[in-house]
Amino acid sequence: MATRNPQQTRERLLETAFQEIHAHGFQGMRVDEVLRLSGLQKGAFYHHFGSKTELGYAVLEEQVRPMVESVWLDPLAEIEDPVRDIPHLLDSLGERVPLAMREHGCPLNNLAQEMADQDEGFRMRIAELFDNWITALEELFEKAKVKDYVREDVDSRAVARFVVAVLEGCIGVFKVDHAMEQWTACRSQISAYLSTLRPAHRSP
Amino acid sequence: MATRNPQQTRERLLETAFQEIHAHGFQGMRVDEVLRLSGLQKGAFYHHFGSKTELGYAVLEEQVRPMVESVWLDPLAEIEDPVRDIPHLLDSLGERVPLAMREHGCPLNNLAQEMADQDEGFRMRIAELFDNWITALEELFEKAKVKDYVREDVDSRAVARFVVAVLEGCIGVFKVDHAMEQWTACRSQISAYLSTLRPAHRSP
DNA sequence: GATAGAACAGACCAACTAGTTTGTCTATAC
DNA sequence: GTATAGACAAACTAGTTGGTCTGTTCTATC
Repeated sequence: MATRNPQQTRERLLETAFQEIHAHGFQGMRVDEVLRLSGLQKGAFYHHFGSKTELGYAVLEEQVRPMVESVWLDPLAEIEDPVRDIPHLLDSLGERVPLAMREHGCPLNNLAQEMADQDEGFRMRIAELFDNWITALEELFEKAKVKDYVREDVDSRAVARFVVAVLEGCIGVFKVDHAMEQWTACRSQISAYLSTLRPAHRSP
Repeated sequence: MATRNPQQTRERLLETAFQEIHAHGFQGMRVDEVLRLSGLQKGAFYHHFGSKTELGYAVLEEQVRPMVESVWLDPLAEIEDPVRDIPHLLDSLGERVPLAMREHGCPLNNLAQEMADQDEGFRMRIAELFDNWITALEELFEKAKVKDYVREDVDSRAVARFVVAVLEGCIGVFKVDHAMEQWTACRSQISAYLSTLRPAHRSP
């Protein structure tokens, strides 16, 4: 930390806060602890962020959002047939996500369950992230219709909502259970579910 | 509150604490606020409970547990054909659960996501409740096999795990979204999923 | 190289929070 | 009736927490 670097200071605060929020929740995250871990002082913190809540918003926008995008959104670009490839995506998930995800669950879902009914600012931002995710899946299924991977009469948005719910729900139960069985069960059953979307004439 | 009644006092503390935990999470619940709302004093609280954490355990065992049982477990007793009746169960859910459930989500899942990785005592108790739920569903599908409502080769436990994950996930997304669409989507898609469990010779 | 504002350091504070202590009242057993 | 332990009331405490304030240092600009 030879010279001053406000951008890097801000980033350090954001990254440390993200880890602390992920580990203890937003309410459980302590400003003092973030400062201690990042080796900074109160002055730096309240220079870059107006309050603890504003830091939370910034973490959501600048840490959770790109994480959701890289883990859940970006991989969708390489999928052609969702019925076949979404289960594969889940298989590779273990290698693609950091270890903290397995212990503390999905940062987005954690914040959603903790803060959605506590703070409207959180709720709105979280809702947007969920909507981005759902919409991305929806578009995937719409494209799959064109290529006849999926029936024409499928409600793509309903399917997308369902898939998101399944994933968050499964991660949530896994957080309590820590049984690989929960994960494999989710994978096999979502595979069975997705096959219901196939056109009748197509082989499963 | 004319005369003394320790059982009633304890119950009052538990009920108030349950509401506060449901509304603000366990970490967000304040002992002082529970006392204020229940019209009691510190003496009463620490006479009945050793600490805030022990109160949390008691709420889980004596408030959340019976609530999970009455909402999710007991209705299963009346189900004969899960493929047909589980969607019906979801339809009637809106009438069967209190209003607070829609605003604050599922108390069990809230505590699970907040506390499972924070406190082993919470994690164990929550895991047991989830396991009871999963096992009850598992037995339902096993019985359905006998009556040929469900294929013999179905992995009942995997299906049960999946159903629980779907429900908690859907409630979780709904908590953020507040769109009835999320609920109807979940209902229609779980219906489609369950139909994959049917024996081949049986009409859907 | 003067200067103005940004980028901090660090002491300080008021409010809050779980938990303690001391004392009082009440029911019950004898 | 009296002893005893349970069931509280209420003041108190030590530690924590988010946030403020003052002052100092760096840095870009002219």
